[in-house]
Amino acid sequence: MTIQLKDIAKYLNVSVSSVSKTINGTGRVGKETRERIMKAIEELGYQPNEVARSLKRKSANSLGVIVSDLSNPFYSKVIKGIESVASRNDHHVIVCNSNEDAHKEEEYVKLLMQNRVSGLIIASVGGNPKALKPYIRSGIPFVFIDNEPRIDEQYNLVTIDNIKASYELTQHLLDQGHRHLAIITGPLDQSTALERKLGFEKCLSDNGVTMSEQWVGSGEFKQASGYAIMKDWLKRDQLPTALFAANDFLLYGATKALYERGLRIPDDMAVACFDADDETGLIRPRLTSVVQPAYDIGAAAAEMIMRRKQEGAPRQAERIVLESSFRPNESSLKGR
Amino acid sequence: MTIQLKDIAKYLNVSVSSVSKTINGTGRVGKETRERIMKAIEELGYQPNEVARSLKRKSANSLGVIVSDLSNPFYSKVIKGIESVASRNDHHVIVCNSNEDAHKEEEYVKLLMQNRVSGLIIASVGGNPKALKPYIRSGIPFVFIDNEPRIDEQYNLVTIDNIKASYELTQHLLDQGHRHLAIITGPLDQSTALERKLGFEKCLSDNGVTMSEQWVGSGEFKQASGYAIMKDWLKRDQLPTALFAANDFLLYGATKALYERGLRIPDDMAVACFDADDETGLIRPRLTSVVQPAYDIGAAAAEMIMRRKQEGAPRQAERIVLESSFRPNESSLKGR
DNA sequence: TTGAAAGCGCTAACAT
DNA sequence: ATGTTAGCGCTTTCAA
Repeated sequence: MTIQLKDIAKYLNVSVSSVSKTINGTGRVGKETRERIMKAIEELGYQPNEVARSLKRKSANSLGVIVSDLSNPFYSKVIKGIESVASRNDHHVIVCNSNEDAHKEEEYVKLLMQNRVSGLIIASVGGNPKALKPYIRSGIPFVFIDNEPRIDEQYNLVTIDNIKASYELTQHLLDQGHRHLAIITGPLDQSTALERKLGFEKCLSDNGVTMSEQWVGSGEFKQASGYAIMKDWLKRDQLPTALFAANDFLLYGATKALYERGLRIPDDMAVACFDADDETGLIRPRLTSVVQPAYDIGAAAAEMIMRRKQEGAPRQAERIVLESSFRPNESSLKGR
Repeated sequence: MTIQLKDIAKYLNVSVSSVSKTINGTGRVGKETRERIMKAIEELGYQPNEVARSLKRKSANSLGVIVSDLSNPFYSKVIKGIESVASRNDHHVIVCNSNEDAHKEEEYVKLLMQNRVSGLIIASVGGNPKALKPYIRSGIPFVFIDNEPRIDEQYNLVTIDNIKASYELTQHLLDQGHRHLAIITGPLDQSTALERKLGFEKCLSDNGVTMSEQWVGSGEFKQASGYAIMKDWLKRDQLPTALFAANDFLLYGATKALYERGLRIPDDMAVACFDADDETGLIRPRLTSVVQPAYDIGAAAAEMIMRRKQEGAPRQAERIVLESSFRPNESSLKGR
């Protein structure tokens, strides 16, 4: 039997409330009793039951996180950022993996709400945005990261400026002399995928380069999609001279197809993408990429929740746009 | 105000217990009332309070996980495995990041215990193993992964056979003709670091090759350590012809030092390590590595907990040893 | 079949 | 300064 408040109260012939007070440092407790209580807690190895506390408090000291792919380094860094802020605020983090499955995502939102988390950070895959509305309305702070939900509801958001970053990346490709550009992006119902495509288009258009629809691919944000799309393109007579992939996985898939065909990078095709943050230092050629401040995104989202929790009053929806960094690398680019 | 059991009971003029029963599918409830209740639940959008349930049940439907580095792909895969099993069993996962800090690890163990998790999976950094004993005794199932704790207590464990895998890797190096081998391993108070070193030593000894202490390095399982150690070695007159790194981070750090010095792999030094599982397909040279079944380790650990929870009776400690896979790659090896 | 009521372990308002 | 007690929202025994 695990020991609880009343046990240590009985043990010392004091009231449970005195014990509770000394534990929480609230209310008045005589110095001497306080000390006896402290000692007894230590001796008996008392561990407060956080579940009971949460029930009383009507909020668990926890943050819920839903990401679409737990093994994606981008998201692990996001979570690391969240965890760090949460820990500093005596909260813990419940991590859920939707696996790009909108239905699972919904299930998890429900689960987290039922567990009365203090807030919820979600990289939505946006299958059925309306489904989230009732939850958002419930008052528990929601913070979206990465993707914007397609709803009219007010929502908090932490992201980067995808259009701008994409524009910049594309411009760099053009500056290298490339005129035949291809893009492989993610699901177009996800704002990241769409916006990266938009930035690409806009840049081409601003530079008077025509974008040919035949070189626009869209799939899931996964290797398999990048691979399949490039595999398909390789059947054609001509190839673009440069590829823009909307995330690193898509690029890895595409390069796999290229390599299998015996083509080389950047000689046969230059490449650039989002999210390729080489931790190993061994990726060759070195990649040109837009890198998001993943850790900071997570930290900012968590802080947003902590702030709202403290303030109590559910004020207006916030929107934080962080700076991404552009890392050009000649070895993956080589102009035309 | 969020709606609760008694609200829907009042709404229908039935008792809370009837509502509770239909929700849980326990006890007898008339078919008609059941249906009315179901309908009302739907209509009013009732969300059961899991905190209250957990309090009553005396156990939260959650698994606690403590890893030493959340952004290490090995651990994200472990967590993914845990999450998958947990989700299938209607549990959620609380993720904690000890950051290789034994003190933080202890804090988190306490936190998770206080939150009455159903079980706890921990990649211990093993700073102060005795500190965990009281918790292990508490009855909540503990499962260690990766590192074995240095305690006499009974504990559950899921790992690979590090000595054997290490032996195999070393043998391969020898088979390529290498005779001057160096090893960089992790903190020797961690069983993984120690065992990988032991397998290395044993293999050399079995092959009549002498291991020179001067080529044995030990640091944290981080890039910085690998870098620092190799940097130091580079000051010497001679270098080994092959390097064995006890994990991928150590290797990346070491190669960084080698590259800075203008040395090449495998020409100037062959390399091999644990945990280098290239998801990108772009790492060059392709690495020779022992790869652990990270996802399966997580899944097995989670299943162990679920099993114990179901059975109730805390039976004897279990130990599961999974198979690692050895992935040789000529391009990082080239014999002498 | 249905309902009343006793807790789960804790906090906080209130009384002493 | 200390103690008593009414809940937090739910499950579950026990009676009706």
